[in-house]
Amino acid sequence: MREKPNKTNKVSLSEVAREAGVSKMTASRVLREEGGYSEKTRALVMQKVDELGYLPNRLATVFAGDQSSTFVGVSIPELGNEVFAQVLEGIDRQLSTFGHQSVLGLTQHTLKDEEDWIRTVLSWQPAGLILTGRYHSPRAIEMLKNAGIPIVEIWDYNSSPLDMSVGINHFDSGFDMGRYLIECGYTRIGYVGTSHDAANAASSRLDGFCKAVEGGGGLVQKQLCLHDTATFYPGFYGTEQLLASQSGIECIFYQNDAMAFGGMQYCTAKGMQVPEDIGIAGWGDLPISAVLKRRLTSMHVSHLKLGKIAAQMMISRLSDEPVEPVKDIGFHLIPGSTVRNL
Amino acid sequence: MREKPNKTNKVSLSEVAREAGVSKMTASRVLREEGGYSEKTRALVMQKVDELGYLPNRLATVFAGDQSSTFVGVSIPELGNEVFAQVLEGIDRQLSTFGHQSVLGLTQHTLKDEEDWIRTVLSWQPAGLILTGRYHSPRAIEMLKNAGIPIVEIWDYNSSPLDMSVGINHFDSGFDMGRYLIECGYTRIGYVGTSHDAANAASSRLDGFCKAVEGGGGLVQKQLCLHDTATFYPGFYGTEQLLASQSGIECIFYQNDAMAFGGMQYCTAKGMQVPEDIGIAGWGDLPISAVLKRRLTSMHVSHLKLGKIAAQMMISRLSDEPVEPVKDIGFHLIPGSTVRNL
DNA sequence: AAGCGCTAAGTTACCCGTAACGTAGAGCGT
DNA sequence: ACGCTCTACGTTACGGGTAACTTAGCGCTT
Repeated sequence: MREKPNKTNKVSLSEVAREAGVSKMTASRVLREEGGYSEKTRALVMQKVDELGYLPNRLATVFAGDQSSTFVGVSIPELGNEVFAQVLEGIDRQLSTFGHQSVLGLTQHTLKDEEDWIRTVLSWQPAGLILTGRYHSPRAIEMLKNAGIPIVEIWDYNSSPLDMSVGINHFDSGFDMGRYLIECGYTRIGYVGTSHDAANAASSRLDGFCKAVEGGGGLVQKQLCLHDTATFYPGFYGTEQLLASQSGIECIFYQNDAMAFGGMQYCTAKGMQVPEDIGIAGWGDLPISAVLKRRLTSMHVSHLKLGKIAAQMMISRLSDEPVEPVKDIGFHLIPGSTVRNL
Repeated sequence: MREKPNKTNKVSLSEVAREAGVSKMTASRVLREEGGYSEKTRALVMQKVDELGYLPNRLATVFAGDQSSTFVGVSIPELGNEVFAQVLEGIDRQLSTFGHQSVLGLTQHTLKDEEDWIRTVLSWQPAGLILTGRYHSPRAIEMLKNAGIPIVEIWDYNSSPLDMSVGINHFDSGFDMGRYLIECGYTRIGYVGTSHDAANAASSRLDGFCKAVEGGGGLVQKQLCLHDTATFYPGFYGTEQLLASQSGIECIFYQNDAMAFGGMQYCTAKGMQVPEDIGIAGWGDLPISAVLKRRLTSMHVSHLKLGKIAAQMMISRLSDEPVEPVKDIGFHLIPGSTVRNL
């Protein structure tokens, strides 16, 4: 089925028109059901379309009309993290319902990757962009402003977005978790996470967490696994390192649930009881966490909903409907049973 | 930052050329570093590019050159299933390394959705397509053949693909699991899955599974959760329904690990011991399964690798390098400890 | 001084649709 | 029979780049 790569072998509208014995314009009108043609002509054109297997070239359409495309660029840090996979699913389901397509960019939490991706995706004249995170490089911001297309920043709640934003306040969610652990009576508390840009939602959570814990008379010992992904195994080894370097840790808060699971496995493998000997708290409330006999103490966010709302904001803006530009979808604490209950 | 939507406010190459006092063609040559211009001219053009914030319009390039774009359409059934999220991550990482972008299509396991998505994405002149599954609607196949672009079918091993294919033999993987359970001494075996198209990898697994079990003197009782996703809760309720309608079930094989976790939770909640009272087997070997005290009996597939190889095949074909068109990446059984060990 | 080759440009045509405008012929009223 | 309106088309220009071709000007040879 491979054809010569040099010249297009695609069937064009002109060919359809020629075969049908009409002008390009008439064929175009028929295909767009614009009216201004007889039933006989319509049937003839459609017959040739079928016979030749004509597929419209949307590139040319966009090009002709000075329109933008139906693409929406979507940047997501990673998909190994279930949370972001769900956000993307929510976005794409909603976008595709309205005839848009997601152009994916995995930006790995780095502003440089994001900038490069933005440059590339903008060159395809997307209808809009959905970006994870509120921080962007200066050049990226410049390009985004010049692009003149709708932009939704998701994940971090952002009261002064470039254009629109939907997310949660990560600082607050960290703060609430910190306060909860203090209320549970913990004071010597560990944190295990990965080390990325400071311009990162997880960093905000940690900041909020530390503020609450230290404000409550506690102490946070941090263990950051450098250059690693926020998954199960780093949680395991990060916990090992934390407990080896620090004694007296009563409870550990993890960057996310996957890491918390890893940490919990380390603790139980070492004969520690959760929560009797050590408390474990995650973030994100993965659906799978309900499997465990003990429900993981965590923070719940509706990831799918987050994605859907982001896409809906995009679609509304593209349809020139009024849009509330900033939305906080909130979170709630799952007490679980992996921390000691007062 | 919203601008008038009617006329493009984008900076075009002509504007850059005019500002720089050269022709479009010269500016084009400078930007493509094609040579044939003086250093003075180059510097002048680049300065204006910077000043005006010019971003090339790749749509026009593709259009002009009868080339295909750098887009690669990627159809994935769903992202809620971690397995597919990982496949997509593998694909996109590899594609983006070589300057390509993924255009996502969530086709929800239905051929109709896939067909519609193929039609749309082909109209954007993609460089190639990566499709999950070996079954496509007749019209989809027709379009794919006419498109004249590289196509990689993934997930199902497929010895006579449309173009290229990488995956595993799902029938065999089901068969191996069936034989293993028979070897473990089970004969009254349940299956819990969802009901989709028969044209589905999970169906092949079930077929292979039944063949092995029935060939080994066992009996398979199926419980298909209609119109539901293959996740945790359907696994839970499917198990409830199966055990209510059938007695004497000794072991249950699930469509995937997530459903198996749901089933296991149901069983333990009802006071059954795993594997003493009932055996549980999943498929896919989710990383998270290592969290459980008992490793889930499952079937391991390297999802990330699958995606990477698919993308690599695409890239090689696009670079006119020779490509082995069919690849089986295999699987291996994780005995685990959720089935009775002989 | 004519001829040649080279560099650094410019010019033209084209890709595939669509907007805007032009027109032939039918139908109709007077 | 004339003008008018309306339908059903056709014609032209255009969008942002690029391939292919052309050209101006310079240095060098003979």
